[in-house]
Amino acid sequence: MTPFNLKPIRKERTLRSDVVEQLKEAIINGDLPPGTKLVESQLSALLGVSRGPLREAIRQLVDQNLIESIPYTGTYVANISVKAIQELYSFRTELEQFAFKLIWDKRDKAFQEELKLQLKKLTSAIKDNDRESAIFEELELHNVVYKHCGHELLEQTWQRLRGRLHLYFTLHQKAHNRAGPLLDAHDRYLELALGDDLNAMLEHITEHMQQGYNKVEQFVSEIKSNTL
Amino acid sequence: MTPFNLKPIRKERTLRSDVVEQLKEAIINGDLPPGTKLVESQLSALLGVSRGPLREAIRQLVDQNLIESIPYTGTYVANISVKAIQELYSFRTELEQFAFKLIWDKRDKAFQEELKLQLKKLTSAIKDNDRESAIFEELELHNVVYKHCGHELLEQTWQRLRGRLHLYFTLHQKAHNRAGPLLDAHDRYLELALGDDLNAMLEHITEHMQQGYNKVEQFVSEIKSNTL
DNA sequence: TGCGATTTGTCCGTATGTATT
DNA sequence: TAATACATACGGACAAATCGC
Repeated sequence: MTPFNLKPIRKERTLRSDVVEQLKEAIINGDLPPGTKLVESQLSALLGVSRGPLREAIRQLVDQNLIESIPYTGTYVANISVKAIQELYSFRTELEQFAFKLIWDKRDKAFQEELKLQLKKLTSAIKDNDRESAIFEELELHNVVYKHCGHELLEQTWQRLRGRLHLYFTLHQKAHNRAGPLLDAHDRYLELALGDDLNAMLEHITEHMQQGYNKVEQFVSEIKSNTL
Repeated sequence: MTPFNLKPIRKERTLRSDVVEQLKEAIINGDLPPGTKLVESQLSALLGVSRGPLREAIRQLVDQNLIESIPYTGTYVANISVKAIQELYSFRTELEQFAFKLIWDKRDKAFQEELKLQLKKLTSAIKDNDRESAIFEELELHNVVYKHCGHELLEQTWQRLRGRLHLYFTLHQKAHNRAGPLLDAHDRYLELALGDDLNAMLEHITEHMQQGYNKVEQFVSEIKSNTL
Protein backbone atom coordinates (compact mmCIF):
# COMPACT_ATOMS: atom_id res chain seq x y z
CA MET A 1 0.00 0.00 0.00
CA THR A 2 1.28 3.42 -0.88
CA PRO A 3 0.85 6.07 1.80
CA PHE A 4 -1.29 8.35 -0.36
CA ASN A 5 -3.70 6.02 -2.06
CA LEU A 6 -6.10 8.80 -2.94
CA LYS A 7 -9.23 8.20 -4.89
CA PRO A 8 -9.33 10.04 -8.17
CA ILE A 9 -11.48 13.11 -7.82
CA ARG A 10 -14.51 12.74 -10.04
CA LYS A 11 -13.77 15.09 -12.82
CA GLU A 12 -16.02 15.13 -15.82
CA ARG A 13 -19.12 15.57 -13.70
CA THR A 14 -21.95 16.63 -15.88
CA LEU A 15 -25.62 15.82 -15.61
CA ARG A 16 -25.28 13.74 -18.72
CA SER A 17 -22.58 11.56 -17.21
CA ASP A 18 -24.63 11.12 -14.05
CA VAL A 19 -27.63 10.05 -16.06
CA VAL A 20 -25.48 7.63 -18.04
CA GLU A 21 -24.29 6.03 -14.82
CA GLN A 22 -27.72 5.80 -13.30
CA LEU A 23 -29.35 4.34 -16.37
CA LYS A 24 -26.50 1.90 -16.85
CA GLU A 25 -26.84 0.80 -13.25
CA ALA A 26 -30.56 0.30 -13.61
CA ILE A 27 -30.17 -1.74 -16.77
CA ILE A 28 -27.27 -3.80 -15.48
CA ASN A 29 -28.98 -4.57 -12.20
CA GLY A 30 -32.06 -5.73 -14.01
CA ASP A 31 -34.28 -2.95 -12.68
CA LEU A 32 -34.98 -2.08 -16.29
CA PRO A 33 -35.50 -5.45 -17.97
CA PRO A 34 -34.55 -5.97 -21.62
CA GLY A 35 -37.16 -4.62 -23.97
CA THR A 36 -38.41 -1.96 -21.59
CA LYS A 37 -39.50 1.13 -23.45
CA LEU A 38 -37.82 4.28 -22.25
CA VAL A 39 -40.12 7.26 -22.60
CA GLU A 40 -38.19 10.50 -22.51
CA SER A 41 -40.80 12.56 -20.70
CA GLN A 42 -41.29 9.92 -18.04
CA LEU A 43 -37.59 9.33 -17.52
CA SER A 44 -36.71 12.99 -17.37
CA ALA A 45 -39.38 13.53 -14.74
CA LEU A 46 -38.21 10.47 -12.84
CA LEU A 47 -34.59 11.51 -12.88
CA GLY A 48 -35.31 15.16 -12.35
CA VAL A 49 -33.45 16.33 -15.41
CA SER A 50 -34.60 17.97 -18.59
CA ARG A 51 -34.81 16.14 -21.85
CA GLY A 52 -31.60 17.60 -23.23
CA PRO A 53 -29.03 15.84 -21.06
CA LEU A 54 -31.22 12.75 -20.97
CA ARG A 55 -31.19 12.44 -24.74
CA GLU A 56 -27.43 12.84 -24.82
CA ALA A 57 -27.07 10.14 -22.19
CA ILE A 58 -29.29 7.81 -24.18
CA ARG A 59 -27.08 8.34 -27.23
CA GLN A 60 -24.06 7.21 -25.25
CA LEU A 61 -25.80 4.11 -24.00
CA VAL A 62 -26.85 3.26 -27.53
CA ASP A 63 -23.17 3.32 -28.45
CA GLN A 64 -22.54 0.89 -25.62
CA ASN A 65 -25.19 -1.46 -26.96
CA LEU A 66 -27.22 -1.21 -23.80
CA ILE A 67 -30.05 0.66 -25.47
CA GLU A 68 -31.58 0.30 -28.90
CA SER A 69 -33.03 3.30 -30.62
CA ILE A 70 -35.52 3.51 -33.48
CA PRO A 71 -35.93 7.04 -34.82
CA TYR A 72 -39.30 8.67 -34.19
CA THR A 73 -40.42 5.49 -32.51
CA GLY A 74 -38.66 4.87 -29.27
CA THR A 75 -35.68 3.65 -27.33
CA TYR A 76 -35.65 0.30 -25.61
CA VAL A 77 -33.42 -1.53 -23.21
CA ALA A 78 -31.33 -3.87 -25.31
CA ASN A 79 -32.77 -7.29 -25.91
CA ILE A 80 -30.73 -10.42 -25.52
CA SER A 81 -30.24 -13.02 -28.20
CA VAL A 82 -28.14 -16.08 -28.72
CA LYS A 83 -26.37 -14.46 -31.64
CA ALA A 84 -25.48 -11.37 -29.64
CA ILE A 85 -24.02 -13.53 -26.90
CA GLN A 86 -22.09 -15.57 -29.41
CA GLU A 87 -20.61 -12.41 -30.84
CA LEU A 88 -19.82 -10.98 -27.45
CA TYR A 89 -17.93 -14.05 -26.33
CA SER A 90 -16.04 -14.66 -29.53
CA PHE A 91 -15.05 -11.02 -29.71
CA ARG A 92 -14.06 -10.98 -26.09
CA THR A 93 -11.84 -13.97 -26.61
CA GLU A 94 -9.90 -12.07 -29.24
CA LEU A 95 -9.71 -8.96 -27.11
CA GLU A 96 -8.37 -10.74 -24.07
CA GLN A 97 -5.85 -12.74 -26.04
CA PHE A 98 -4.63 -9.52 -27.59
CA ALA A 99 -4.40 -8.02 -24.13
CA PHE A 100 -2.21 -10.81 -22.84
CA LYS A 101 0.04 -10.67 -25.87
CA LEU A 102 0.51 -6.98 -25.16
CA ILE A 103 1.08 -7.26 -21.47
CA TRP A 104 3.11 -10.44 -21.33
CA ASP A 105 6.54 -8.88 -21.18
CA LYS A 106 5.37 -5.96 -19.09
CA ARG A 107 3.90 -7.86 -16.15
CA ASP A 108 5.56 -6.02 -13.29
CA LYS A 109 5.14 -6.47 -9.56
CA ALA A 110 2.30 -3.98 -9.40
CA PHE A 111 0.33 -5.89 -11.99
CA GLN A 112 0.87 -9.20 -10.29
CA GLU A 113 -0.15 -7.88 -6.90
CA GLU A 114 -3.25 -6.18 -8.22
CA LEU A 115 -4.32 -9.32 -10.00
CA LYS A 116 -3.87 -11.40 -6.87
CA LEU A 117 -5.71 -8.85 -4.77
CA GLN A 118 -8.58 -8.79 -7.21
CA LEU A 119 -8.86 -12.55 -7.15
CA LYS A 120 -9.07 -12.40 -3.35
CA LYS A 121 -11.93 -9.93 -3.60
CA LEU A 122 -13.71 -12.16 -6.06
CA THR A 123 -13.20 -15.28 -4.00
CA SER A 124 -14.39 -13.46 -0.92
CA ALA A 125 -17.55 -12.27 -2.64
CA ILE A 126 -18.30 -15.77 -3.82
CA LYS A 127 -17.70 -17.20 -0.37
CA ASP A 128 -20.03 -14.59 1.16
CA ASN A 129 -22.62 -15.64 -1.38
CA ASP A 130 -22.85 -12.04 -2.51
CA ARG A 131 -23.86 -12.63 -6.11
CA GLU A 132 -24.01 -9.03 -7.16
CA SER A 133 -20.54 -8.27 -5.88
CA ALA A 134 -19.21 -11.47 -7.36
CA ILE A 135 -20.26 -10.41 -10.83
CA PHE A 136 -18.69 -7.02 -10.35
CA GLU A 137 -15.43 -8.42 -9.00
CA GLU A 138 -15.29 -10.97 -11.78
CA LEU A 139 -15.38 -8.17 -14.32
CA GLU A 140 -12.92 -6.18 -12.26
CA LEU A 141 -10.49 -9.08 -12.43
CA HIS A 142 -10.41 -8.96 -16.19
CA ASN A 143 -10.39 -5.21 -16.04
CA VAL A 144 -7.06 -5.29 -14.25
CA VAL A 145 -5.52 -6.90 -17.30
CA TYR A 146 -6.93 -4.42 -19.77
CA LYS A 147 -6.00 -1.51 -17.55
CA HIS A 148 -2.36 -2.51 -17.41
CA CYS A 149 -1.95 -2.93 -21.13
CA GLY A 150 -1.50 0.76 -21.70
CA HIS A 151 -3.56 0.47 -24.86
CA GLU A 152 -6.35 3.04 -24.73
CA LEU A 153 -8.20 1.78 -27.75
CA LEU A 154 -8.27 -1.74 -26.37
CA GLU A 155 -9.41 -0.63 -22.94
CA GLN A 156 -12.08 1.59 -24.43
CA THR A 157 -13.38 -1.28 -26.50
CA TRP A 158 -13.44 -3.51 -23.44
CA GLN A 159 -15.39 -0.92 -21.50
CA ARG A 160 -17.97 -0.85 -24.25
CA LEU A 161 -18.49 -4.59 -23.89
CA ARG A 162 -18.42 -4.67 -20.15
CA GLY A 163 -21.88 -3.29 -19.53
CA ARG A 164 -23.50 -5.76 -21.85
CA LEU A 165 -21.55 -8.59 -20.30
CA HIS A 166 -22.60 -7.49 -16.85
CA LEU A 167 -26.20 -7.53 -18.00
CA TYR A 168 -25.93 -11.12 -19.20
CA PHE A 169 -24.38 -12.22 -15.93
CA THR A 170 -27.11 -10.53 -13.94
CA LEU A 171 -29.89 -12.06 -15.99
CA HIS A 172 -28.31 -15.45 -15.65
CA GLN A 173 -28.01 -15.09 -11.93
CA LYS A 174 -31.59 -13.88 -11.55
CA ALA A 175 -32.93 -16.70 -13.66
CA HIS A 176 -31.13 -19.45 -11.85
CA ASN A 177 -30.58 -17.93 -8.45
CA ARG A 178 -27.14 -19.37 -8.45
CA ALA A 179 -23.73 -18.11 -9.31
CA GLY A 180 -23.33 -16.68 -12.76
CA PRO A 181 -20.98 -18.06 -15.33
CA LEU A 182 -17.22 -17.97 -15.00
CA LEU A 183 -17.30 -17.78 -11.24
CA ASP A 184 -14.96 -20.68 -10.76
CA ALA A 185 -11.68 -21.94 -12.08
CA HIS A 186 -10.18 -18.51 -11.54
CA ASP A 187 -7.26 -19.94 -9.70
CA ARG A 188 -6.10 -21.55 -12.88
CA TYR A 189 -6.61 -18.28 -14.71
CA LEU A 190 -4.41 -16.43 -12.26
CA GLU A 191 -1.80 -19.14 -12.23
CA LEU A 192 -1.41 -19.01 -15.99
CA ALA A 193 -1.63 -15.22 -16.10
CA LEU A 194 1.35 -15.00 -13.78
CA GLY A 195 3.17 -17.97 -15.28
CA ASP A 196 5.59 -18.04 -18.17
CA ASP A 197 3.69 -19.88 -20.88
CA LEU A 198 1.86 -17.39 -23.05
CA ASN A 199 0.41 -20.00 -25.35
CA ALA A 200 -1.06 -21.89 -22.44
CA MET A 201 -2.68 -18.66 -21.29
CA LEU A 202 -4.11 -17.95 -24.72
CA GLU A 203 -5.54 -21.43 -24.93
CA HIS A 204 -6.99 -21.12 -21.48
CA ILE A 205 -8.76 -17.91 -22.49
CA THR A 206 -10.40 -19.69 -25.38
CA GLU A 207 -11.63 -22.45 -23.09
CA HIS A 208 -12.58 -20.04 -20.33
CA MET A 209 -14.69 -18.01 -22.71
CA GLN A 210 -16.20 -21.09 -24.29
CA GLN A 211 -17.32 -22.30 -20.90
CA GLY A 212 -18.87 -18.96 -20.07
CA TYR A 213 -20.56 -18.85 -23.41
CA ASN A 214 -22.02 -22.31 -23.04
CA LYS A 215 -23.63 -21.46 -19.74
CA VAL A 216 -25.09 -18.17 -20.86
CA GLU A 217 -26.23 -19.51 -24.20
CA GLN A 218 -28.01 -22.40 -22.60
CA PHE A 219 -29.98 -20.22 -20.24
CA VAL A 220 -30.91 -17.76 -22.97
CA SER A 221 -32.23 -20.60 -25.07
CA GLU A 222 -34.33 -21.68 -22.13
CA ILE A 223 -35.80 -18.23 -21.70
CA LYS A 224 -36.58 -17.91 -25.38
CA SER A 225 -38.26 -21.29 -25.59
CA ASN A 226 -40.27 -20.57 -22.46
CA THR A 227 -41.67 -17.39 -23.88
CA LEU A 228 -42.80 -18.90 -27.13
CA MET B 1 -26.26 -8.13 -61.24
CA THR B 2 -29.66 -8.94 -59.83
CA PRO B 3 -32.59 -7.30 -61.60
CA PHE B 4 -33.75 -5.33 -58.59
CA ASN B 5 -30.55 -4.17 -57.00
CA LEU B 6 -32.25 -1.37 -55.10
CA LYS B 7 -30.31 0.80 -52.77
CA PRO B 8 -31.68 0.81 -49.25
CA ILE B 9 -33.78 3.88 -48.70
CA ARG B 10 -32.11 6.12 -46.19
CA LYS B 11 -34.06 5.40 -43.11
CA GLU B 12 -32.87 6.84 -39.85
CA ARG B 13 -32.80 10.36 -41.25
CA THR B 14 -32.61 12.77 -38.40
CA LEU B 15 -30.88 16.11 -38.16
CA ARG B 16 -28.47 14.56 -35.73
CA SER B 17 -27.40 11.88 -38.15
CA ASP B 18 -26.98 14.47 -40.89
CA VAL B 19 -24.81 16.60 -38.67
CA VAL B 20 -22.75 13.57 -37.72
CA GLU B 21 -22.11 12.84 -41.38
CA GLN B 22 -21.27 16.41 -42.27
CA LEU B 23 -18.92 16.92 -39.36
CA LYS B 24 -17.25 13.58 -40.00
CA GLU B 25 -16.78 14.51 -43.62
CA ALA B 26 -15.27 17.86 -42.71
CA ILE B 27 -12.87 16.31 -40.24
CA ILE B 28 -11.91 13.43 -42.47
CA ASN B 29 -11.33 15.66 -45.47
CA GLY B 30 -9.09 17.89 -43.46
CA ASP B 31 -11.39 20.91 -43.66
CA LEU B 32 -11.37 20.92 -39.90
CA PRO B 33 -7.74 20.27 -38.98
CA PRO B 34 -6.83 18.40 -35.79
CA GLY B 35 -7.01 20.60 -32.76
CA THR B 36 -9.62 22.93 -34.19
CA LYS B 37 -11.91 24.21 -31.49
CA LEU B 38 -15.56 23.59 -32.21
CA VAL B 39 -17.74 26.32 -30.79
CA GLU B 40 -21.32 25.19 -30.47
CA SER B 41 -22.96 28.50 -31.22
CA GLN B 42 -20.82 29.07 -34.29
CA LEU B 43 -21.27 25.54 -35.60
CA SER B 44 -25.00 25.49 -35.06
CA ALA B 45 -25.32 28.77 -36.95
CA LEU B 46 -23.05 27.49 -39.68
CA LEU B 47 -24.95 24.25 -40.09
CA GLY B 48 -28.32 25.83 -39.65
CA VAL B 49 -29.38 23.60 -36.79
CA SER B 50 -30.06 24.27 -33.17
CA ARG B 51 -27.66 23.32 -30.44
CA GLY B 52 -29.66 20.29 -29.37
CA PRO B 53 -29.04 17.97 -32.32
CA LEU B 54 -25.55 19.42 -32.68
CA ARG B 55 -24.60 18.44 -29.15
CA GLU B 56 -25.95 14.95 -29.68
CA ALA B 57 -23.96 14.64 -32.88
CA ILE B 58 -20.81 15.78 -31.12
CA ARG B 59 -21.34 13.10 -28.48
CA GLN B 60 -21.40 10.45 -31.18
CA LEU B 61 -18.23 11.71 -32.79
CA VAL B 62 -16.52 11.72 -29.42
CA ASP B 63 -17.35 8.03 -29.18
CA GLN B 64 -15.74 7.55 -32.57
CA ASN B 65 -12.57 9.24 -31.37
CA LEU B 66 -12.85 11.97 -33.96
CA ILE B 67 -13.58 14.67 -31.40
CA GLU B 68 -12.22 15.25 -27.92
CA SER B 69 -14.38 16.87 -25.33
CA ILE B 70 -13.41 18.58 -22.09
CA PRO B 71 -16.44 19.34 -19.94
CA TYR B 72 -17.28 22.99 -19.51
CA THR B 73 -14.28 23.87 -21.61
CA GLY B 74 -14.66 22.87 -25.21
CA THR B 75 -14.63 20.24 -27.89
CA TYR B 76 -11.76 19.89 -30.32
CA VAL B 77 -11.05 17.92 -33.44
CA ALA B 78 -8.99 14.94 -32.35
CA ASN B 79 -5.26 15.41 -32.33
CA ILE B 80 -2.90 12.90 -33.81
CA SER B 81 -0.08 11.23 -31.96
CA VAL B 82 2.36 8.45 -32.61
CA LYS B 83 0.92 6.43 -29.76
CA ALA B 84 -2.61 6.72 -31.11
CA ILE B 85 -1.46 5.53 -34.50
CA GLN B 86 0.43 2.67 -32.95
CA GLU B 87 -2.69 1.61 -31.12
CA LEU B 88 -4.88 1.98 -34.15
CA TYR B 89 -2.68 -0.22 -36.29
CA SER B 90 -1.99 -2.90 -33.73
CA PHE B 91 -5.66 -3.10 -32.89
CA ARG B 92 -6.64 -3.15 -36.51
CA THR B 93 -4.30 -6.02 -37.14
CA GLU B 94 -6.11 -8.09 -34.54
CA LEU B 95 -9.51 -7.10 -35.88
CA GLU B 96 -8.75 -8.02 -39.44
CA GLN B 97 -7.14 -11.30 -38.52
CA PHE B 98 -10.22 -12.13 -36.49
CA ALA B 99 -12.35 -11.19 -39.47
CA PHE B 100 -10.53 -13.57 -41.76
CA LYS B 101 -10.68 -16.38 -39.27
CA LEU B 102 -14.43 -15.86 -39.15
CA ILE B 103 -15.01 -15.57 -42.85
CA TRP B 104 -12.55 -18.15 -44.12
CA ASP B 105 -14.97 -21.02 -44.51
CA LYS B 106 -17.81 -18.79 -45.60
CA ARG B 107 -16.19 -17.10 -48.58
CA ASP B 108 -18.87 -17.58 -51.19
CA LYS B 109 -19.04 -16.40 -54.76
CA ALA B 110 -20.68 -13.12 -53.80
CA PHE B 111 -17.86 -12.29 -51.42
CA GLN B 112 -15.18 -13.11 -53.94
CA GLU B 113 -16.81 -11.05 -56.66
CA GLU B 114 -17.35 -8.08 -54.42
CA LEU B 115 -13.77 -8.16 -53.27
CA LYS B 116 -12.51 -8.29 -56.84
CA LEU B 117 -14.82 -5.49 -57.88
CA GLN B 118 -13.67 -3.35 -55.02
CA LEU B 119 -10.03 -3.89 -55.91
CA LYS B 120 -10.84 -2.75 -59.43
CA LYS B 121 -12.37 0.44 -58.10
CA LEU B 122 -9.33 1.05 -55.95
CA THR B 123 -6.89 0.38 -58.76
CA SER B 124 -8.87 2.63 -61.04
CA ALA B 125 -8.85 5.47 -58.54
CA ILE B 126 -5.11 5.14 -58.09
CA LYS B 127 -4.58 5.11 -61.83
CA ASP B 128 -6.70 8.22 -62.24
CA ASN B 129 -4.58 9.84 -59.60
CA ASP B 130 -7.70 10.57 -57.62
CA ARG B 131 -6.21 10.54 -54.15
CA GLU B 132 -9.36 11.21 -52.25
CA SER B 133 -11.25 8.39 -53.93
CA ALA B 134 -8.29 6.09 -53.54
CA ILE B 135 -8.37 6.49 -49.79
CA PHE B 136 -12.08 5.84 -49.72
CA GLU B 137 -11.86 2.77 -51.94
CA GLU B 138 -8.97 1.43 -49.92
CA LEU B 139 -11.12 1.52 -46.82
CA GLU B 140 -14.04 0.10 -48.76
CA LEU B 141 -11.92 -2.86 -49.76
CA HIS B 142 -11.33 -3.80 -46.16
CA ASN B 143 -14.93 -2.97 -45.41
CA VAL B 144 -16.06 -5.73 -47.75
CA VAL B 145 -14.38 -8.25 -45.52
CA TYR B 146 -15.90 -6.97 -42.31
CA LYS B 147 -19.32 -6.69 -43.89
CA HIS B 148 -19.35 -10.33 -44.94
CA CYS B 149 -18.35 -11.70 -41.57
CA GLY B 150 -21.88 -11.46 -40.22
CA HIS B 151 -20.47 -10.31 -36.90
CA GLU B 152 -22.19 -7.10 -35.91
CA LEU B 153 -19.94 -6.34 -32.98
CA LEU B 154 -16.87 -6.71 -35.13
CA GLU B 155 -18.24 -4.56 -37.90
CA GLN B 156 -19.37 -1.93 -35.48
CA THR B 157 -15.92 -1.80 -33.94
CA TRP B 158 -14.36 -1.50 -37.38
CA GLN B 159 -16.65 1.39 -38.25
CA ARG B 160 -15.53 3.18 -35.13
CA LEU B 161 -11.92 2.95 -36.27
CA ARG B 162 -12.56 3.75 -39.86
CA GLY B 163 -13.05 7.49 -39.49
CA ARG B 164 -9.87 7.93 -37.55
CA LEU B 165 -7.98 5.84 -40.08
CA HIS B 166 -9.40 7.90 -42.90
CA LEU B 167 -8.20 11.02 -41.15
CA TYR B 168 -4.65 9.71 -40.92
CA PHE B 169 -4.62 8.78 -44.57
CA THR B 170 -5.87 12.20 -45.57
CA LEU B 171 -3.32 14.02 -43.45
CA HIS B 172 -0.59 11.87 -44.88
CA GLN B 173 -1.70 12.55 -48.40
CA LYS B 174 -1.98 16.29 -47.82
CA ALA B 175 1.43 16.47 -46.22
CA HIS B 176 3.26 14.61 -48.96
CA ASN B 177 1.02 15.24 -51.92
CA ARG B 178 1.49 11.67 -52.91
CA ALA B 179 -0.43 8.51 -52.43
CA GLY B 180 -1.27 7.63 -48.88
CA PRO B 181 -0.11 4.50 -47.20
CA LEU B 182 -1.26 1.04 -48.18
CA LEU B 183 -2.11 2.02 -51.71
CA ASP B 184 -0.06 -0.71 -53.30
CA ALA B 185 0.50 -4.41 -52.94
CA HIS B 186 -3.22 -4.97 -52.88
CA ASP B 187 -2.98 -7.60 -55.54
CA ARG B 188 -1.16 -9.80 -53.09
CA TYR B 189 -3.81 -9.06 -50.48
CA LEU B 190 -6.58 -10.15 -52.80
CA GLU B 191 -4.71 -13.21 -53.96
CA LEU B 192 -4.24 -14.43 -50.42
CA ALA B 193 -7.75 -13.45 -49.37
CA LEU B 194 -9.17 -15.67 -52.08
CA GLY B 195 -6.57 -18.40 -51.69
CA ASP B 196 -6.59 -21.37 -49.39
CA ASP B 197 -3.85 -20.65 -46.91
CA LEU B 198 -5.33 -18.89 -43.91
CA ASN B 199 -2.05 -18.64 -42.06
CA ALA B 200 -0.42 -16.94 -45.02
CA MET B 201 -3.27 -14.44 -45.04
CA LEU B 202 -2.92 -13.76 -41.32
CA GLU B 203 0.79 -13.21 -41.69
CA HIS B 204 0.24 -10.94 -44.63
CA ILE B 205 -2.14 -8.82 -42.59
CA THR B 206 0.51 -8.34 -39.95
CA GLU B 207 3.02 -7.21 -42.56
CA HIS B 208 0.46 -5.14 -44.44
CA MET B 209 -0.44 -3.26 -41.30
CA GLN B 210 3.15 -2.89 -40.24
CA GLN B 211 3.97 -1.27 -43.56
CA GLY B 212 1.07 1.12 -43.28
CA TYR B 213 2.01 1.94 -39.74
CA ASN B 214 5.61 2.66 -40.65
CA LYS B 215 4.62 5.15 -43.29
CA VAL B 216 2.09 6.99 -41.17
CA GLU B 217 4.28 6.97 -38.09
CA GLN B 218 7.19 8.41 -39.97
CA PHE B 219 5.23 11.31 -41.33
CA VAL B 220 3.64 12.09 -37.99
CA SER B 221 7.06 12.19 -36.40
CA GLU B 222 8.11 14.65 -39.06
CA ILE B 223 5.18 16.90 -38.38
CA LYS B 224 5.74 16.82 -34.65
CA SER B 225 9.43 17.60 -34.94
CA ASN B 226 8.72 20.41 -37.36
CA THR B 227 6.38 22.12 -34.99
CA LEU B 228 8.71 22.05 -32.01
C1' DT C 1 -58.16 3.67 -45.40
C1' DG C 2 -57.99 7.66 -42.52
C1' DC C 3 -57.87 9.99 -37.82
C1' DG C 4 -56.25 11.10 -33.44
C1' DA C 5 -53.23 10.36 -29.69
C1' DT C 6 -48.67 9.71 -28.23
C1' DT C 7 -43.86 10.35 -28.54
C1' DT C 8 -39.76 11.75 -30.71
C1' DG C 9 -37.26 15.37 -32.95
C1' DT C 10 -36.25 20.22 -33.06
C1' DC C 11 -36.09 25.12 -31.89
C1' DC C 12 -35.55 29.07 -28.99
C1' DG C 13 -35.03 32.05 -25.02
C1' DT C 14 -33.06 32.11 -20.75
C1' DA C 15 -30.41 31.06 -16.69
C1' DT C 16 -26.47 29.04 -14.39
C1' DG C 17 -21.80 26.99 -14.01
C1' DT C 18 -17.00 26.88 -15.36
C1' DA C 19 -12.64 28.21 -17.31
C1' DT C 20 -9.78 31.80 -18.82
C1' DT C 21 -8.07 36.37 -19.10
C1' DT D 1 -10.79 39.97 -8.28
C1' DA D 2 -13.88 41.03 -12.03
C1' DA D 3 -15.30 40.35 -16.55
C1' DT D 4 -15.91 37.70 -20.61
C1' DA D 5 -16.90 33.71 -23.37
C1' DC D 6 -18.76 29.61 -23.65
C1' DA D 7 -20.58 25.08 -22.12
C1' DT D 8 -24.25 23.18 -19.63
C1' DA D 9 -28.99 22.92 -18.40
C1' DC D 10 -33.90 24.19 -18.22
C1' DG D 11 -38.70 24.62 -19.95
C1' DG D 12 -42.03 25.60 -23.10
C1' DA D 13 -43.43 25.27 -27.69
C1' DC D 14 -44.22 23.22 -32.12
C1' DA D 15 -43.35 20.06 -36.08
C1' DA D 16 -42.88 15.41 -37.71
C1' DA D 17 -43.47 10.67 -37.51
C1' DT D 18 -45.46 6.46 -35.69
C1' DC D 19 -49.03 3.56 -34.00
C1' DG D 20 -53.56 2.02 -32.66
C1' DC D 21 -58.26 2.42 -33.50
